[in-house]
Amino acid sequence: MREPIVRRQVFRLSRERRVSDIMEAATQVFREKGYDDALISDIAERASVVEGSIYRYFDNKRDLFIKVIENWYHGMLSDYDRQLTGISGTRNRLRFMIWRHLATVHEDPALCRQMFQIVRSGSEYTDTAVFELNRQYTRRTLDIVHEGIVTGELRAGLSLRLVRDMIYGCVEHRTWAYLRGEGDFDPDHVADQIVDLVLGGLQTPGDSPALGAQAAMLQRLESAVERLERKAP
Amino acid sequence: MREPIVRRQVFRLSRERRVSDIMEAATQVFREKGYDDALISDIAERASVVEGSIYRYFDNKRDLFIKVIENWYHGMLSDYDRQLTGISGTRNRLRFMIWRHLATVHEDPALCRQMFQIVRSGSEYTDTAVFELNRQYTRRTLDIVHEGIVTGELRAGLSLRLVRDMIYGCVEHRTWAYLRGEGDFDPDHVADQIVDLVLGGLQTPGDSPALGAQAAMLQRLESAVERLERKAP
Amino acid sequence: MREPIVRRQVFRLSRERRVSDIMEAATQVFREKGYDDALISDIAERASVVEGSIYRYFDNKRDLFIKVIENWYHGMLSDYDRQLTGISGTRNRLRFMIWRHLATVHEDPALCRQMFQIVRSGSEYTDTAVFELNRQYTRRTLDIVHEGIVTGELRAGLSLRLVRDMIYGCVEHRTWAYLRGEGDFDPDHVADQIVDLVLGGLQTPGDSPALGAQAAMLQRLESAVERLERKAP
Amino acid sequence: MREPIVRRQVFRLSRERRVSDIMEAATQVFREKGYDDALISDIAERASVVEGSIYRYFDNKRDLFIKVIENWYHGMLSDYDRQLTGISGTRNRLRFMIWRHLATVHEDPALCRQMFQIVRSGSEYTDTAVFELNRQYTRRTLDIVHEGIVTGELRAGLSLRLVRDMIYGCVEHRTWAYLRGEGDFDPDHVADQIVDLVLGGLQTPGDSPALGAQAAMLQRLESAVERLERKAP
DNA sequence: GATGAATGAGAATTCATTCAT
DNA sequence: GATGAATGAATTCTCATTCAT
Repeated sequence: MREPIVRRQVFRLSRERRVSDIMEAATQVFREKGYDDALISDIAERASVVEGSIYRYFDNKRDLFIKVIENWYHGMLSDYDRQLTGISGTRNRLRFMIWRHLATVHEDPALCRQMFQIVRSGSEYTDTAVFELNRQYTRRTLDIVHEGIVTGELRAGLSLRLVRDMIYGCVEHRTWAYLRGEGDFDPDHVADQIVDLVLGGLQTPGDSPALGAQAAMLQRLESAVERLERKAP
Repeated sequence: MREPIVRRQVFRLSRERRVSDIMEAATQVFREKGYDDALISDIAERASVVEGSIYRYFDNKRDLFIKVIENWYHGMLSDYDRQLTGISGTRNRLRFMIWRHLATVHEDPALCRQMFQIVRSGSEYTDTAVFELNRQYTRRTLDIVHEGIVTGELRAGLSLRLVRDMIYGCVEHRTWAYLRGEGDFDPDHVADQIVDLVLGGLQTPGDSPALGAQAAMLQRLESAVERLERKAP
Repeated sequence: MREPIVRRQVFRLSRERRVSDIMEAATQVFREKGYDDALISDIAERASVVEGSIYRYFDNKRDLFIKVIENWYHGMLSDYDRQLTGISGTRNRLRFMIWRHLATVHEDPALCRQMFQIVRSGSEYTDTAVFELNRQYTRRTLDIVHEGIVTGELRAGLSLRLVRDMIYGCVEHRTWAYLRGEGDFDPDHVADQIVDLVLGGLQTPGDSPALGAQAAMLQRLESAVERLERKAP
Repeated sequence: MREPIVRRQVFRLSRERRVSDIMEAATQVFREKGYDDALISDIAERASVVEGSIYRYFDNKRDLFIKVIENWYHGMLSDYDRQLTGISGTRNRLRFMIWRHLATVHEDPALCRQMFQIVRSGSEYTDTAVFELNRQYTRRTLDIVHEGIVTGELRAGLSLRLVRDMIYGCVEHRTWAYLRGEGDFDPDHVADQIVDLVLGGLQTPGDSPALGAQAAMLQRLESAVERLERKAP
């Protein structure tokens, strides 16, 4: 049987207040240490509770982490919707999405990094909760591209998923150095670059490869076909 | 009770052989379990050595992991250079790089996944070693883009780094589901899509659709011929 | 996250009602989980009170458990006395005791099992309270055997305690499989077997009950059959 | 990465020696404290190893416990077979079995007690290992009874299982007080009593077998009538 | 009288790394 | 050079009980 012990001064707070205190402390610690190196004891101390109290409100460390991430997502998502309504034009709207994502990374790189790691790790638990939020998060981008195609501003025949992967993948890779704590970047500038690249593509604009290039290509094709014919049975 | 490890017959193998046995075992275990869950004891058992022996050849677990990754990269890099020499044309060469990357992911998703996680995690030690290899790995892509710009096939004023980030980021995102063990993808098909998107961009092409369409057709033809040649006996 | 317990409507119930609610909830939980795995919070929830309230009525978890067991015993004991008065003859009375015990086990194996464990564990506190009840519970059996010896139906020179231990020990062992949730048994059949064995012993019968006893038995049978005939439709 | 720390003096022993040291220490601690209150740290200290070393040889606390019990059983079983060969006659052999069991309890009551608790608790793990040993342990008794029936010394028509349950149940109940640390008992005396009771039964021995059969019939009749009366409306 | 937030000591388990043999 | 026994620090999670509100 557990013996009663002298206790430290007990401060009673409302459930809501305690939960938010713990979440805030946890956010900090996870941000600074990452999931594995974050200690419950550390979080407890910052939240001014004993470790056991955390378990009154959260099932376990993982649960707490997921809640922190969810909370963070919710903040972002509401922000998106609010701001997006004031922007029109496919290019503008797309740029906003990219810029917002870049700005988020810029504002809280440490937490973003943890998030990318976790969402990628894909443990079953994550799938359900955070995954769905991530889907919601990127859905807006898909919608904008879709509308762009409908209005004729964007060309048809594109895989929407691929466009999304390209945009978010590009942002993620472009910001890895910063996420790792090296260097800096300017969300505005990078957003412009990405929009330009993703809309315009790599190829020399106008119409087509230069006519000269086309001719060279034709010649190559001709000789290749010859080679193939010789090889064919 | 934990089984006593039957005292092995002591084989004296050459240092090279021992190292490669351990590396092979380690590759398997890291692939299956990931870095954290991989046990030195497990690796030792599969390599038919005792734990202590591993420390004769490798400084520590991390060092062993780095070596494994390096080894894997070297295999890929040499493959690249060998094959790339036989391919001409910016589009073709770019497509090959993308296709090769996709194919690598397709062939060994588990190891790729560990790799992405680690490269992202960015502990300083890892950074230096694996990072440099990664740089080499992607350098070829940068070179191709650069040449394309020089020949005028690709438009100038692009950030080469950003192009690279877009390509690799896109591949990585596009294949996450597969890396997580869900679904499948066709490297050939996805490579076509990515090349198309990254070269052509999202926007509806500028002026003459007809010429653009012709050019696109030519490019597709060229790619097809290239593939035929590679597959031909 | 752990669900916040919705603030209950505060009902003011009589002390008796509260206590019996808690006892009932506790009985269920102890039955299902066993002492150690039973949670005060679980009991509180089922009783629709908060944990603290339980401590207003019970000193601690152990005390609550003891009360539950006592309560259960009391129910059984009163039942015994009521029914035993209608039964005459050493064999019949003995058989009833055994049958009743078997039937109790059959009816509520889970609680019986906890009980056996606890009575056996013998922490001092438990000893006093539950032990005394157990003594009362088995005393009736001792009395019957004693009477049997007095009337000459049972042979003298027996250790009454040993007879009791044999009967209850036999029942307990015979029913362990069932208590563990494996298989089933028929109280009627097993009671017959046990009575037969404990009365007749293992040895090939030299002889038989005294003739006087047989005569008495015949008389009882005759009157019983008369009674039955009167009751028959 | 784990930092190397100054170590205490390391004594290297053979696997066998270490295992037996740990087992011995564990046996003591489990005996004194019982399973739950036994601490791994305590066992480690007595075995002069650090806690971690125990986990090199045993999967977990439960595994260690099971091994301790198994080891103990093995000692008893070999003893049985050795001694039983020198004893003839059903009564003598049966008495030996009972006496041996009583003596075992008498010699190491604390460990016996833990054992009874565990075998009764019937967690799946236990079932397989300890259960089988228990079966072997009691099998000898069943065999003796069976032989007695074959030779005509014991009456037929008995449930062997029930006989076994009666014997072991009786011993267990008879010795509970001692197991709990209260009082004492004399294995010789109690063995005599139990053999007498279980062989001779409670009933006063009669004379003529024919009459005995009649009496048994009468008793069964009486029981049947009793039941009818209870069930009658 | 009821509530339920807060307590806090504890204990099992893991495994990379070392180094006596 | 190989072996594998031994190390030991570090961390999560539990839950009966208390007591401020």
